[in-house]
Amino acid sequence: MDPSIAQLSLDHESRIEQDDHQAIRLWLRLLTCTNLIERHLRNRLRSEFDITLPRFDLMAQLAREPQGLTMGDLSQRMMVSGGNVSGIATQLEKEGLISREPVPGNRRAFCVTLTAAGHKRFAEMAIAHEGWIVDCLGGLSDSEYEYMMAMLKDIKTGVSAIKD
Amino acid sequence: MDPSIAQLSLDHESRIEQDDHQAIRLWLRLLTCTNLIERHLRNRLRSEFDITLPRFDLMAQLAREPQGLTMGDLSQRMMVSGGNVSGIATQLEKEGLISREPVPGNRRAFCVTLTAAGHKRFAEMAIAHEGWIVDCLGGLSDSEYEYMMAMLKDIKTGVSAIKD
DNA sequence: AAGAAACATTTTATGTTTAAAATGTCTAAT
DNA sequence: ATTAGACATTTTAAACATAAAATGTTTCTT
Repeated sequence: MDPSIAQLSLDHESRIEQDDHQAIRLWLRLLTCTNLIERHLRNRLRSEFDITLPRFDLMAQLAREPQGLTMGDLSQRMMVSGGNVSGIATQLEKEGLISREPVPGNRRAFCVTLTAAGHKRFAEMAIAHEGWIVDCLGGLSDSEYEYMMAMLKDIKTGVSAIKD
Repeated sequence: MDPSIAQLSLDHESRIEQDDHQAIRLWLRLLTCTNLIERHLRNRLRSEFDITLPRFDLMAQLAREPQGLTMGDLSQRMMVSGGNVSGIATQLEKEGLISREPVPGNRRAFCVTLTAAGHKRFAEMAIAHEGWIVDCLGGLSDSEYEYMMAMLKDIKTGVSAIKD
């Protein structure tokens, strides 16, 4: 038996195996970072504004679209289920931060908008929220930022292409 | 008024504002990538093994520690509350995948281990799980991988240093 | 020993999330 | 006109998550 063949074969195996572990390690680190930041933002929103992250996210979507969004639009943009949006919207409506009004030409849909109180409240929160994110991620140089954005874009594209 | 001073001041303002938006964009992209991958893994575990991600995570912790872990150990390693671990463990115990036994020298604690069925089941799942992660993140070159790991480590360290 | 404090876990109450069923509305083809 | 099917939303049931209270055990101090 030619030992060089066995050696090559082993190298191949170990390279594959190492690549696998690389991907796992990267995934775990990615997950840890995201969870740390998300937990930080969640805690801050809770302690300083007494609001949850999902409710803040819903308000953020509405703040970007002054003409309002339907429940289905919100579900899609927030990437959560419809039933979920329904529950969150019910809470925010009860607090007077959003309103749900019938759409003139479509009796199935509701148009959800921020109330005046909602706009005021969100403006305060958004400034603080941006600051917290800069605290977490603002330490990168321009080139580091560009590199990260490019890599994450590739990853996002690749993962989106995988069928479930 | 010296126009160069006004100009410098303006540049400074706009640079700061742009940096803020940079950090936000990076955060949103990071969040999207992590959520996409997590959702993919969750769907696969559900469809191919009929198990949830939290249950898989608990089994993964036990698979690494053949001698077993206490409930408190699991809570710490999984970074979730003790009450949560209690509920998940109850489910897995009911399915016969883990066992909770008293610790000889410590009547407060339980030693949680995988059962034989749990080991067998986890081994099957772990292989598939690694493959799915490689599908998502295995396309990076060695240098890209190193760069990402280093950046994420810095981010992780920075965020951990922020007090809540 | 006795009591205080720390520890390990479970229970309880509350809230978030999803999938699936239910309800009501609209459209289009007979 | 009717009805099948698509659409928009809400409701329901189950899993998961946290904080806080409850239970029982161990350790430390005196």
